[in-house]
Amino acid sequence: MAKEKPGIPKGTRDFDPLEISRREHIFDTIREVYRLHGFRPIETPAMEHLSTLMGKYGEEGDRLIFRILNSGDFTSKADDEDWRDKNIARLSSQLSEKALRYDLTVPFARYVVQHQHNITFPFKRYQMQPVWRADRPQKGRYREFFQCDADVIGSDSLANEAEFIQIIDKVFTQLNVKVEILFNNRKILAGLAEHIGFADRMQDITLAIDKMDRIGLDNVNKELLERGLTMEAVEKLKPVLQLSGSNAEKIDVLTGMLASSPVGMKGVAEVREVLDILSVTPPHNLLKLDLCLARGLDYYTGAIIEVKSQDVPMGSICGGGRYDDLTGVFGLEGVSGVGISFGADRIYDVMQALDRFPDITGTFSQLLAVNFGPKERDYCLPALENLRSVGIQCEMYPEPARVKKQMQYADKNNIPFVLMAGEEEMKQSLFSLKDMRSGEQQRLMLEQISEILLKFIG
RNA sequence: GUGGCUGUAGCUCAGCUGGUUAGAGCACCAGAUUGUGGUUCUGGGGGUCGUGGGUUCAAAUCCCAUUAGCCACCCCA
Repeated sequence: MAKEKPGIPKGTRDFDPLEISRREHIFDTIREVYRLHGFRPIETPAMEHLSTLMGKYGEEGDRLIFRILNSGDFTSKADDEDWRDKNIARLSSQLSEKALRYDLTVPFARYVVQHQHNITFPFKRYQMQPVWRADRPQKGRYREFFQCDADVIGSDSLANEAEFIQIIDKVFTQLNVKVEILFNNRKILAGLAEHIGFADRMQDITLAIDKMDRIGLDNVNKELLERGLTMEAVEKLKPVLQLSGSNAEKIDVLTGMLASSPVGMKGVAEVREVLDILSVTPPHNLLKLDLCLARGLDYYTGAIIEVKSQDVPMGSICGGGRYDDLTGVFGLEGVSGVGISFGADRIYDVMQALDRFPDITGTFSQLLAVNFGPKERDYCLPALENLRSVGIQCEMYPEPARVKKQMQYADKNNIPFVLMAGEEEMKQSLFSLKDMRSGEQQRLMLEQISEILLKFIG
């Protein structure tokens, strides 16, 4: 019988202990900052009702949702005609009622509406869980990846927007990754669409200008024309796309340009206020008003934020924005929310490229006791329990293998200290402690060993 | 969904225009070193060359199909 070849679906990955420790470094940093700002954790199921997710992410999004085939005799529920005609669109909704979540924001909106009576608004929640997209994988794109979201729902205050920018700044500063925080406002984009006489074509306009940094002005203009704008409108938009200078200068230009558009002016005022609030606690990273920033997700209505590495081309490593009525479709009107999402997997790739991960020596085990036999083992085991009681991670090699082999085990597992006790040590009620990094070894009392290890942990 | 590239040992790859028993580095195992790792030296195991078919006296090598992975577009974390 042929052996089955081991493998996992494309776009998914296994993580070894080294990778896990690095990923946890990222998760811990983000979680810590969220908690410092008063956010509370929730979790939601990996799967949602298909209807909860459909239609929330645009046409492209619907296509990328992973559907779960119904269990049991699902074929009998399908319409015979649709089956015969191979009407995939209709059949799929009959064969599948559940889907893997596509992001954490929509499930959160569902959660808020479903649990509204137990929630105190404004509700600040964070959530760090995997999401799935049936995208074709490539560099920095996976089919299963982690998002680390935080949202404030039930508050219109622009202080929230400012706080999120501050959080982003803090997280990347702590991770030692230089970033560019780009922000914009959908209301400004709406105002611009009005300004050039195509208020109803905002979607087309934003999708095109969002590509500015990738395909350049000429191609953006070409695409705008293809999407049905007039030459005159494109010309009118051009100076905005090329607008450079400081955030304040851009705001000045916009104030003049959008004077006749109430929506546009609202957007400009919002941007100004966010910057005002932030001036009290200025970010360390670059904060740039980018009028070409649009973001694809349908539900954003106000501020939009996107973060890119300054050193590694990786696309967006964090994104977010304000959505005024995401809970509306689930039956709770008039509740505005704003939030961000860190893409942990891409942040990992950026940090990997920059070699910014801390050394993992001692992460999983700080001390290995060499096993010389039953008598020596029994001499060491209480000592290990003693070390564990003060928080030192330690282990005994499970069998009396050759010392060489046990030392190799310590070395390969990045265990910084080895404990040895044979006849001599036992006679003196001591232990030999070897520092694997320096190779030095000395006979010590358990208390001294405990001290050295605690000092190592810091 | 569209396009391009690649499948040879556990990993990274070499193998020229088809020609005997398919190689290297790393990793793994053993020994030099029976209370000492990481360095060094010596030896060893491991591949039906992704799969199926075709061309040929002869295929890892050429052709077709299929499958898997990677990269780009679209879109996004």
